[in-house]
Amino acid sequence: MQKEYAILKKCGLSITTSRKAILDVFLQSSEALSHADIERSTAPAFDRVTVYRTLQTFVEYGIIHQIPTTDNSVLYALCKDECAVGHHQDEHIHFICILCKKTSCLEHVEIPKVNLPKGFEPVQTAMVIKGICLHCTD
Amino acid sequence: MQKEYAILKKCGLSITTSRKAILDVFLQSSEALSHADIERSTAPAFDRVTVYRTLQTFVEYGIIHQIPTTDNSVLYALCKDECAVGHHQDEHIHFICILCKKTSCLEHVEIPKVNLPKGFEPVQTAMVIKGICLHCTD
DNA sequence: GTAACTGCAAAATATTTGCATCCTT
DNA sequence: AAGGATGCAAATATTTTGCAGTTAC
Repeated sequence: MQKEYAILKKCGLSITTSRKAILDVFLQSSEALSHADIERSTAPAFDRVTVYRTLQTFVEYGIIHQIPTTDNSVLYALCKDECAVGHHQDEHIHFICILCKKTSCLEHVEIPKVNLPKGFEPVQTAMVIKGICLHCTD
Repeated sequence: MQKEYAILKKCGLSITTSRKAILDVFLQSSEALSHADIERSTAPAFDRVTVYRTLQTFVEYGIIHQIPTTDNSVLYALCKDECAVGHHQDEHIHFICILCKKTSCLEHVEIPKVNLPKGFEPVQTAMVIKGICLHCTD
């Protein structure tokens, strides 16, 4: 699997076992992941602190982005190629299924522009929709 | 101040010192508040546990709603009158100012409808915009 | 008077920091 | 070899739970 290698290389990050493994978890997953998910998904497990630091680094370098939630948790998902250090292009909709609880990125649905009142200048927009996902509407 | 009284009464909740005080904090504030904000804003301070439980009750009864954030925190803000038990009508935009860090509800800006891919059924939509607010664009 | 609410203590969870060691380049 | 990354230990911070005493109705 060379994709992890390419991504880390591109960012100028050193290629380490934990970074490759954690990145691999994201590449394998179609849904957004929490810190706990990631801790659980690697074998052997990495130190909790390493997971924290790795996720933080990935966010900084635009490899993953954070998804806002209303419970006290943060979810992470892979960014698309256009993301870079300090510049996240994650203006897509996040969908949280109320049945299967999975959160996924709807990459291809654009966020509509809204007319803000005079004086407000938007910089980044996030949209989170709760509902029933593709796999649960049978 | 009788407004707190009316709100609690309407929900069938008992009128207690802490509930009135915490509700008052929300009524006085134009921005969204965190658990820590509330703990700080009442004098004398209530037990941390009481604040947790009060916020939870208020959310359940539709008095306040939660605002999703990308850091590990949850913000709360007052709901409008249409909210009730199990039914939040908080489909308005939340604005986080990147300068003054304050989060506020843009009550009068409606969230545009989006066309989801076939199979996805929306139930609730949240929209959070980061940018520069009214007071910081001088 | 009874049911519900609060505060305290403590447990369980989650996050951060410092430092010595190990790995990548 | 040098700088950065990891793992361990421990400090902090956050959230939850149980229970006894208190308050609202």
